[in-house]
Amino acid sequence: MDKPGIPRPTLSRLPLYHRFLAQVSEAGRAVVSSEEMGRALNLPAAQIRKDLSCLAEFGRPGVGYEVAELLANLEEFLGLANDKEAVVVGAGRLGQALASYPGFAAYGLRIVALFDVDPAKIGLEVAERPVFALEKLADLVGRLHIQMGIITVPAAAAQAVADAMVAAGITVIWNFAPARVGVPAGIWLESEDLASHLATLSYHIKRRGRKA
Amino acid sequence: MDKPGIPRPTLSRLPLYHRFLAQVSEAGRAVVSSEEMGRALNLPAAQIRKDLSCLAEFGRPGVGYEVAELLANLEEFLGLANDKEAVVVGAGRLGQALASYPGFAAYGLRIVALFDVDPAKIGLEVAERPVFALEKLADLVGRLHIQMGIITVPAAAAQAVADAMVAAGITVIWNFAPARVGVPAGIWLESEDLASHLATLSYHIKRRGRKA
DNA sequence: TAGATTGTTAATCGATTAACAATC
DNA sequence: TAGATTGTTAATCGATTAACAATC
Repeated sequence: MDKPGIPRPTLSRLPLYHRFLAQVSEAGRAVVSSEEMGRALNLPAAQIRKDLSCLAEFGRPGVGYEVAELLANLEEFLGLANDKEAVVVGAGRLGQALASYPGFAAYGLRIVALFDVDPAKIGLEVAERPVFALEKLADLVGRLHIQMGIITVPAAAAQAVADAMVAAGITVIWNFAPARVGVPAGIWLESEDLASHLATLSYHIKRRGRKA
Repeated sequence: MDKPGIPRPTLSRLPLYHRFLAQVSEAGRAVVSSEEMGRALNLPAAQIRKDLSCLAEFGRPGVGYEVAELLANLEEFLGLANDKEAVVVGAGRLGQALASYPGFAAYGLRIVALFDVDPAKIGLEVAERPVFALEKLADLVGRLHIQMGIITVPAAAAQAVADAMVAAGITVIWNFAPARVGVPAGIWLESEDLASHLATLSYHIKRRGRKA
């Protein structure tokens, strides 16, 4: 269930194309070539053509891609127009920042509630979303058929939260905790893992040597 | 200057090994095998051995890896023990969340100041760090030899901020803005791009079909 | 038509995995 | 020694890139 046919690297580039096309569309352009997209996104034109051919054949040889058509198809393919509802578990600073971020709406994502175990946080409102006790997770997820769970708890609690999400019926998890979490087959997990990225950056700072 | 010899996928896994070894060390274990690490991290043992052999030869055939030694070497290799100083540009919710996150200290990262263009934010304190006017960026970065810049501004401002960071002498940039930014050769850029990950998650929600 | 650009095939590249001799 | 596990070589896999016939 994990191999959908579309290669992961390709899938991860589609949002870039979508974003670029939205800008180009905004600017009133009707047609773009893979060459031009490549220059703007710093990717080889051949890769872009290959990626786009995973969806369908859109382009017209000798002309390029029709912006509106390609944009609409990417939006459809990625499911961006569909309404998606998510809960955030962990109402700390990061959880609050995500719950308050207005940009998610453009992707069809609505965060409907936060959960926490801290009695001081339960009952609060964050950007007009309620903060509930973690025990209420299964009930709310089940009643509202929530599809996505966002984990913003400390590392030590991450696995237990993921397990609770899966048990509640969530099938897509976005994990921000600095911990490796395991999920059963059939559950899609994407981890941000800032700590790992930070370690990578640390390596590159070391390689640069100290400026001075 | 971008190809250091170590493959990017390998580099991105090293922090996982480091984290696992820190846990194992905490638990008092003296030796681990690649097999055991692989089970814990859900990676093939052969891949772990290959990755680790990029650093040096640590393991003892028939025995395994000495936890303390490997941990120390990873820490050294990734430069985690070195002090690193960063500035955050964009003192919104995400910028504040990052500036307040206590976990970065374990990676040697200290955020020394935030910057913003909003007069209402300039002069505030976030987790005991000052918020300065963006114009002051070059001065502070130059005087303190800041190595890392963290971008948490809206997409439209990201490129200008990156340019200002580079001009100020920053060589490693961690970008959280949902925009592709370009940097000159010699500058290391790592982008979180939550929006792209969200688009990927959206695709998988669509594929699951609505639960109901 | 001539010029441009696609979609796709084939060649290249690099990473993952399996297997095993070397070593403790 | 016998059993275990490494480091590395070779085989496999999959993605990127280059080239080009097909098409507008």
